Amino acid sequence: MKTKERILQEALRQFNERGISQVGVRDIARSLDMSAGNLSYHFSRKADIIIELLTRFRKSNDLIYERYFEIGPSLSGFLDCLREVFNNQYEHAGLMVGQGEVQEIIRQHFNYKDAEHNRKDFFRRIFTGLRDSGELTLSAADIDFLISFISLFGRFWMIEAAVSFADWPREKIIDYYIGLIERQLSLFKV
Amino acid sequence: MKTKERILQEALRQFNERGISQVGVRDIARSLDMSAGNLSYHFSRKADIIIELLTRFRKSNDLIYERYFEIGPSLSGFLDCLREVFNNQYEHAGLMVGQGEVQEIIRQHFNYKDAEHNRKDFFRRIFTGLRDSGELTLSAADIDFLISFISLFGRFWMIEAAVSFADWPREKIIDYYIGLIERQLSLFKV
DNA sequence: GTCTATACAAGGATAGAC
DNA sequence: GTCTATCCTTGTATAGAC
Repeated sequence: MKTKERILQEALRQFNERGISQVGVRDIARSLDMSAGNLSYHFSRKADIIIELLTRFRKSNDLIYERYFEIGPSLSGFLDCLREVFNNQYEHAGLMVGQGEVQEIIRQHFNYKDAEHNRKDFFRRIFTGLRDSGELTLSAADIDFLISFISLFGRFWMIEAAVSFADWPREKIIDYYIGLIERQLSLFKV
Repeated sequence: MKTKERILQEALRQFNERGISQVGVRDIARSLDMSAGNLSYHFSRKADIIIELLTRFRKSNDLIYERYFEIGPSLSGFLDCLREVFNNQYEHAGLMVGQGEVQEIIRQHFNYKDAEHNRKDFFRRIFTGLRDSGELTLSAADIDFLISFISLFGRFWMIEAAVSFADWPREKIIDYYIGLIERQLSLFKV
């Protein structure tokens, strides 16, 4: 594998395990048997590693949502899609839990407004589809509410889980949060 | 004012303004026209400042909830109480938004399980009261769901707001989130 | 008890040899 | 592409003046 890939892989592994702030560039370099200077040849700043990991993570999430639209609207399909996204988030836990440090990087290197708008647009299309297909009864205000609900849940369930359910296995944690969202949506079932 | 109080006040001000990770002990000392060494006489570690701020913050939040119980259960009373808590959280935004760094301190210096259990217990008493008073129709599963819902919302709305609604005035932000919770609870109105 | 000055370690970043 | 050496910032600790 190319050195760059090995660095990314090892960095993500350690970020997930100990948290971004606890992992130094020297730690990553040492685990890969290379010098810190060499690592900085490939990624001149620690932030660059995080930026690359974030970019790939976002892309993989968008792909999951797009696949949902190809299949067509259904509540169970949406929950399956969400479960896939949650699993993907879980595999990038280090990036999501390290809010404080990561947020600053996102602010500087990504157009957050755009990304957020896209995400909310995804959800709007999904909920509108579920209304039109007749699976859910949703007023315009209900849709706005559900978008707000799921935006916040989808962004922070991992952080809560990392603290409150640290001893739960992954499957159980994801079941719990998907279950909450399922219950929320079921309040609007026809 | 005692030096210790001045340090806490200035630290919180800068944490709120720039985020915990961006504020060094030297920054705080400089703003107060004192040496870094003097600051470290009063608080030997940066974490000690955060611990003291967190302790006071928690105590003030608990007081707000306890006042609610003295008045007696009512949906509007609960929302007023929540608005007060949210305002208090807003005034301690730095502590809430800096998750990554703060979480490690909480893990080490507070009994998180206990605190969380207490908070969920607060909410259970509140929702049970609203059910018994006849304002809401809630099954046992509904109550569990609402506790999960409000635990996550109450913990993370500030972080989302700091990123997504950074340009909104405080009043508007809090109205938005209180409104979401109000809408959620209204789904269970008799 | 309060404060200044200073030293040290750890981590991110960079320059330059090979 | 890889390494060594070095710098700078930040948290932390302490000796010593008042």
